[in-house]
Amino acid sequence: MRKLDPVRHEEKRLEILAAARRCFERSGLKGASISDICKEAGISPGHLYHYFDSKDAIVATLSQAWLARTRERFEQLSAPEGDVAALLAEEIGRLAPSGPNSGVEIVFEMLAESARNPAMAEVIQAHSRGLRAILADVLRKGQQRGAVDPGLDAEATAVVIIAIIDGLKAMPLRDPALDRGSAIGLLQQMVKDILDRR
Amino acid sequence: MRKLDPVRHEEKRLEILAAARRCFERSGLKGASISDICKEAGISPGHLYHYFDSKDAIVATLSQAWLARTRERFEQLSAPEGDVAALLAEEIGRLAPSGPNSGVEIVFEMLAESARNPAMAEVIQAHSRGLRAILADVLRKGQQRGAVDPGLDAEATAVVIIAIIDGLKAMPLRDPALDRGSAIGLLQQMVKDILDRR
Amino acid sequence: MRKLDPVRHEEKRLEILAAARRCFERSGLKGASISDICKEAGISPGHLYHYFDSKDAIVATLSQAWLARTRERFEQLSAPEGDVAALLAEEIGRLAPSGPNSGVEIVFEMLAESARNPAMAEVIQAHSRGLRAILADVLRKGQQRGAVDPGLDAEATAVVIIAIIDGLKAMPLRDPALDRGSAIGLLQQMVKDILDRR
Amino acid sequence: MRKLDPVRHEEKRLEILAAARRCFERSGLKGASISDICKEAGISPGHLYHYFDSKDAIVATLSQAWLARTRERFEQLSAPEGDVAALLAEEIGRLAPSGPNSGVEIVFEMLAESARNPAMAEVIQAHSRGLRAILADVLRKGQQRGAVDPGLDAEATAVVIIAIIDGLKAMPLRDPALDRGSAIGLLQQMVKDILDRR
DNA sequence: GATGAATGAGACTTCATTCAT
DNA sequence: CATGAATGAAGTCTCATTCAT
Repeated sequence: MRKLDPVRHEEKRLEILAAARRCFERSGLKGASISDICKEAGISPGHLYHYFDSKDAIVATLSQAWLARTRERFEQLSAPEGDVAALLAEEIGRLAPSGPNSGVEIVFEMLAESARNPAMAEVIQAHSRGLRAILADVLRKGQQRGAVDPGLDAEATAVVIIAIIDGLKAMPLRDPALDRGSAIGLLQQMVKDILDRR
Repeated sequence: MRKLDPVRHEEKRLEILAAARRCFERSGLKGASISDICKEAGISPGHLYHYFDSKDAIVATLSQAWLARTRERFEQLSAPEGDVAALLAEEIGRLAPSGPNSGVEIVFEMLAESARNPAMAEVIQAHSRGLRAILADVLRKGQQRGAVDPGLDAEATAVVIIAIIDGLKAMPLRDPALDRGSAIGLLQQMVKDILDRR
Repeated sequence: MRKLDPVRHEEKRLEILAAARRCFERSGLKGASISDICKEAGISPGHLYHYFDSKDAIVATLSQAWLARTRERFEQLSAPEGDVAALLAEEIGRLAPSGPNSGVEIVFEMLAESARNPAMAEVIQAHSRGLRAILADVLRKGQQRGAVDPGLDAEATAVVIIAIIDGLKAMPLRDPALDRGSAIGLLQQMVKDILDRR
Repeated sequence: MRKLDPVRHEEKRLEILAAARRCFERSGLKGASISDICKEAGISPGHLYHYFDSKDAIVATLSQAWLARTRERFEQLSAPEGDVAALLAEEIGRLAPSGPNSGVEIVFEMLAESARNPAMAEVIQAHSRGLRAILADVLRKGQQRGAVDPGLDAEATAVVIIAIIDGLKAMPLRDPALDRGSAIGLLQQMVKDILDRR
C-alpha cells in the first residue's frame, strides 16, 4: 500500500549515520557505543538494528563514506588541461586547515584498525588503490601534455603524494597551536619541484 | 630480609611494560585488556596495580617509551659534521621497511586518541616538540656550516620532515604488498632538493 | 468488495502455521523467533498478530496440530476386525524410521515445557488422555473378539504402548547412526507377546 | 603463598553448578538466564565467568553430571551373579516414581537440543553409547551364566531397554495424576519375558 | 610482594510486541 | 488487510578495578 518506505528508510539510515559520525568524532571508533549512537540519533537500541546489522557495519559504511569524500575531491582534479603541479599544491593547501576534532583522527584510527581487522584493511586498501589510480592517471595525462616531467614514475609519485597528505593530517594533532602555513608552503614547493624537474 | 626491592621492582615494571607492549601491538590500545596483559606478563591482575595505577598509566608510560625510541634515533643524527641532507635521507630509508604489525599502527592510535584524551595529547605534543627541536637544531647547525640552504625556515622544515615520516608509516598499511622502494627514493630526493637549494 | 475474508483468513492462518512449523523444526520452540517465522511466511511482524495473539498461541496451536496427526493415525487403528497385535506392531514399525530433524525433537521440547508451562501441560495431557482412550478402546474391542488376552488391564497397556512409542522416538537422537531394525523387531515382539498371552 | 585455592575454587564451582541446576529445573535450559543463575548462586554476573567460559559450558557440564548419575546406577547393575531380568525390572521400578519437576524434563530438553546443537549431540550420544555398552555387557554375562536367553542380540536388547526407560520418564509428564503402578508392572513383565525366552 | 575472588557497570545484540500509516 | 518503524527489557559476556588473604 504505502510506497514511501524506501525513501523514509534511506533518510533514517542517513540520520543514524550522521549521528554515528558525530559520536565517532567525539569518542573514537571503539569509544563510541551503540547506546551513545542511539541516544544521539534519538532512537531505541533495538531499532538501530533495523538499519544496520552490527556496529562493524556502521563503522564500515561510515569509513567508506569518509574516504569517498577524499576520493571525490581527487576525481575533480583530473582537469584535462591545467597545471598539474599547481592543482596538487592547491589541493594540499585546501586539506591543511582542518584543526583537531574535524574528523581527521578517525582516519588514523582506521589505519591502526586495518592492521588487525581484515574488513577494515579491505576498506582502507581499496580506497588507497582508488586514490593512487586517480593520481597516477592525472600524472600520466600531465606527462602526455608535457606538463609533468616525463621521467617520473607515475605510480611511485602517487604513493608519495598520498603519504604527504597523510603526514599533513597528523600536523594539527602533533601541534594544534602551530601555524602550519610555512610548512605547507614548503610541501607545496616540494611537490612542484618534483613534477617540474627536467 | 631482601633489600633489592627497588631494583626488583623496576625490573618487574619493565617486564610488565614489555608484556603490555606485545599485547598492544597484537590487539591495539583499546583491544588489549588488563587481563591479557597479566596473562602475557605471568602475574595476577591485583598485582599489576602495585606497579601501575591504571591502564591509562600503562598506555601513557608505554607511549612515551615508544616515542623515546624515535627521539633517540634522531638525537644521533646531530653529528656536528656531515651531510645533513644525506643523513636525513638515510634515516627515511631506515624507517621505511617496517611492514604491518611492526607496531607502527600504535602511533596512529595514539594520534587519534590525542584528539580526545588530554593526557595523550600532552604525550604526543611533548614528543613532537622535542623531535622538532632536535631536527631544527640539526638543520640550523647545517646552515651554519653551509651544508644547508641558509634561506630555509628551520622550524617549518622540521615540521615537514616529521610529516613525511608520518606519511611513510602509513604506506605499508595502505598497501602491504606495494614495493615502497621507488616511492622512498622519490621522497629522499625531495628532502635533499629542499635542503640543497640555493 | 471482497467477501471471501473468512476463507482467505483461514488459508493465511494455515500458511503461517506451516511456516512456523518449519522454523520450529529447524531451530526449536525457543530458538525460532517471531521474526524468523514472518520471514519464512513472507509477512510482516505486525500482520502476524492479526492471526495469532502471541508466540505462545502459535506454539499451542501447532502443538495441537502436531499431536493431532499422531492421534489420527491411531484412530485409523480401530479396525473393528483384525489382529490387534499385528496392527500395533506395524504401527511401531511405521513410526520408527524417522531420523533426526524430522520433527520428533519438538515433542520432547513440548514434554519438557509441559513441566513448567500449564498451558503446554494441558495440551500434552489432553492429547495423552485422548491417545490412551483410543488405544484402550482398541484393546478392549480386541478382548471382546478374543484377539487379545482378556486378563490384560487395557488402560495400563495403553500407557505402556505410549511409553514405548516415546522411547522409540528418542532412539535416533541417542544414536543417529544406529541401525534400529533389530531393536524395533524386539519391541514388536514384546508387544505381541503381551497381547497374546493366555 | 596460599595453596587452598584449588579446593575453594572447586567448591565454588560446585555451588554455582548446584544453583544452575535449580534454575534449569525451574525454568528450563533456555528459560534460565545467566542472571538468574547468578542471583541463585549469590554472585555477580561477571564473576560467574571466572568459573565457566559460557552458559553453554555450564549446560554441558551439568548435562554430563545429570547423565552420569544414571550411568552410575547402571554400573552397579553389573553384579557378576544374580538374576539379570529381576535386576533390570527392579531398576525400572526404581526409576519410575519420579513426579514432574524432579528434573526428568531436562533430559527431554537435552534430547531436543541434541538435534540442533552438535555439542549437545556429542554429550547425549556419548552417554547413550556408554549406557548401551554397560547394559549389553550385563546381558552378555547373563547369557554366559545361562541366566539370559542366549539367542538374544545383546546390543539390540540394550537399545530397547534404554527406549523403555525413556518412555517411562515421559509418563509423569503425560499424566501426572496417573497411578503408574500397573503400567510399570507390565513393563517389568515384558522385560523379564524377553530375557527369559527359550 | 602477590594472589585471584569479586564486583558492577556497560558492551553488543535479540526479541516479542505495539502502533501509526 | 498489511506494513515495517519503533520500543525497551532482557540476553550473554567483558572489563577495569578493588580487596581480603
